Amino acid sequence: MGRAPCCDKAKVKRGPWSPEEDATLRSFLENHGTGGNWIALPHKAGLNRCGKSCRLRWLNYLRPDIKHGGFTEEEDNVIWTLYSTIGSRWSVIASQLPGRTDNDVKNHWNTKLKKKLLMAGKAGFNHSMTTTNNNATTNNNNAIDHHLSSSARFSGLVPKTESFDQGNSACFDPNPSALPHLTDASYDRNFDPQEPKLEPNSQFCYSNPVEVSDFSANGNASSSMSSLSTSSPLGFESNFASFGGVNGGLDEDGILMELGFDSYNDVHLSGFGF
DNA sequence: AAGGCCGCCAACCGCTTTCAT
DNA sequence: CATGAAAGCGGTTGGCGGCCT
Repeated sequence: MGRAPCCDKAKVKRGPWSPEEDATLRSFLENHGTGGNWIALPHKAGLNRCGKSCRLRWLNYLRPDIKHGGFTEEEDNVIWTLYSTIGSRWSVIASQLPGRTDNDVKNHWNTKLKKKLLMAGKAGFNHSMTTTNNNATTNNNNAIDHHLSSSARFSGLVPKTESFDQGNSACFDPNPSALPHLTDASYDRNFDPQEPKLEPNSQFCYSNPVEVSDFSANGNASSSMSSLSTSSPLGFESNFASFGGVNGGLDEDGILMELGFDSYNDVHLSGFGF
């Protein structure tokens, strides 16, 4: 049995917001705040809307710090890098982009970035990282390949030559020509969306590597060692990298199939170069 | 000019998580 | 600790506008 609806849909207005409704909601929130209860807010504000609808309208459109307009290339790169690492956790990704909402980011990904990825795939970029990645100048390409998290492989993140799999940290240099360097996003369940922000020219590093499952062609975890940490700042909550579909991450039956790859093993990507 | 198609994005839906009692 | 309500979140839908034929 499903839960009761938050409001009587037959009695509340739905669909696009009018300028008058926007003004009413904005005025009420600026003067009174939410009062800690979105459900009761429309009644107090004199709006014939569902509380959830009011909340969404405020968060996604009316909030004064919302940034409207197109995404910059730098923002694209941040989205891409984080998506490839943590999957479709739009609120987390959005928290790293001041003025952007999760809905914005999600829409932008679905309408623009995913297509770029698709185009890149069709342009024939399924080159093995071991042959195309100039930064991975190691003598043991197979080991590097094996140790790279699937998400890192897919994303075009490339191992920083000397630091990868050495000591207790794993650092990735995003494609230097396209991707920004990311700082510790300090994400965990209590992640403060306001702090910290990604900074240019900082690095995206994991520390204290523990076992993170890799994914084989049949989708099973192969339990190979990875240098990604479950306590990674980006929140690998179970011993799985996001690629395997955990928390809505990329999965081989999803976007990879869209790209025309038969199995995950076919995918050794690098250098999207948005 | 008109109809169809497609992309974009605001809004909705419903599930999960968090919090108060 | 259990329960219910509210908030948070991500997937999906539908309408609008622009482009193409």
